Amino acid sequence: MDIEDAPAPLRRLPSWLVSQAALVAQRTVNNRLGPIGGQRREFSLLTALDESGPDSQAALSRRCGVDRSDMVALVNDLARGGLVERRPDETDRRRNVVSLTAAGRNRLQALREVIAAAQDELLAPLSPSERDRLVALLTTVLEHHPPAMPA
Amino acid sequence: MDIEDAPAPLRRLPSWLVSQAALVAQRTVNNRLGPIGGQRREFSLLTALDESGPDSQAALSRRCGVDRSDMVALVNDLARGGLVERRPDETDRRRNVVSLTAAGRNRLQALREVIAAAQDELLAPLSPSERDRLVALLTTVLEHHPPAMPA
DNA sequence: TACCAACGTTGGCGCTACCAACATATATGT
DNA sequence: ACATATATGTTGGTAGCGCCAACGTTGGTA
Repeated sequence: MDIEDAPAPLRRLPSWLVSQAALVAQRTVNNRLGPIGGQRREFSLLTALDESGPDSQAALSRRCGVDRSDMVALVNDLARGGLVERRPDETDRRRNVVSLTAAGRNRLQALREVIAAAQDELLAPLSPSERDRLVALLTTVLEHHPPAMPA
Repeated sequence: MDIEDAPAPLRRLPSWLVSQAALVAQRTVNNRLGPIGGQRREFSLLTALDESGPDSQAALSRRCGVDRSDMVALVNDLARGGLVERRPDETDRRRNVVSLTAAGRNRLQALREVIAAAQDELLAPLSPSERDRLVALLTTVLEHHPPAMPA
C-alpha cells in the first residue's frame, strides 16, 4: 500500500498517519537491527542503564515504558547474553539491581550507530529544520498526554 | 512513563518519538472506540468501501494496508455484524465483492464522529497550524517510503 | 495447451501492549 | 506492635497487528 492508494479520509487522519509512520520507523530500525540480532527494547534498556546507572527492574520498566512483566523477559534475554547483570538488592530484598556489563556497553555503542543510521533513512525526505520541527511537535504531543502505564 | 522520565537519548530519537506518539494515538482512539465495540481496522475498511464502492477483498487489502489473509477475518467480522456484504463476483469467480450495507453506512457515520473527537484529544496541545504542519511532515515521510506489503 | 498470475482462505509466527494474580518484602498508620 | 497497604519480581494469559507460506481455484498469456 502506497499512501496515495489509501482512502483519502484516512490520509488526513493524524492518528492514522502517526501509526503508519511508526510502522515505517519500526521497519527501518528493525531492518538494520536484524543483521546484528538486536531488538528495539534492548536498546531502550541499555540506554537507560547507561544514562543513570544500575537500577531496579520496576524503575527501569517505568523509564523505558515497558510493563514490569515484560521487563523480566527482557532482562533475562540480555543477562543470558552477558550484556547485563541481575543481582538481588541487599538493602531492599524485594528488588533486583540490573547493571550494565562491559559487553553491554560495547553492544550499546554498536546499536547507537545502527540506530542513528536508521533515523537518517527514516527522515531522508525532510530537511534538518523540518526534522527538528517534527521532533518538537511529537514531543509536545507526548508531553501533553498522561503516562501509558499507571499500573 | 511520562516522557520526561524516559532516557534522554531516547527522547530525541525520531523513531522512538513517532512510535510513542502512535501508542498514544491508538490508545486515544481505542478508548473512544471501546464503548461502542469498534476497532480501527473496521473503520479503515468501511471508509474504503464508502469512498470507492464495492470492491474485491484483495483490492481492499491493498488500499487499507492490510494483508489479504487478515482481510478475510475482517470481512467475516463485519459481515457477521451485517455492516458489509460478501458475495461472489459473477464475472471473475476468483473474487468476492464486498459492499457496504445501510447498517454499515450508519456505523461508519458513528465511527467518524468518535474518531474525529479522538483526533482533537490527541492534538489538543497543538494549534491548528501546528496540526497541519504535523500532518504535512508525516505525509512527506510516508510518501517517501515504499509500500509495506509487496506480497 | 501449458504456463503463470491473481484471488480467497487457512494456519501459523513474532512483536508489542496489556492485565490479573501471587508470594515476598517493605512501608505506613494507628 | 501490629494490621494494613503498597512495592517488587514473576508467571501466565489475552489481544491486536503485521507478516509469511502454502493450497486450491480461476483467469489471463505465451
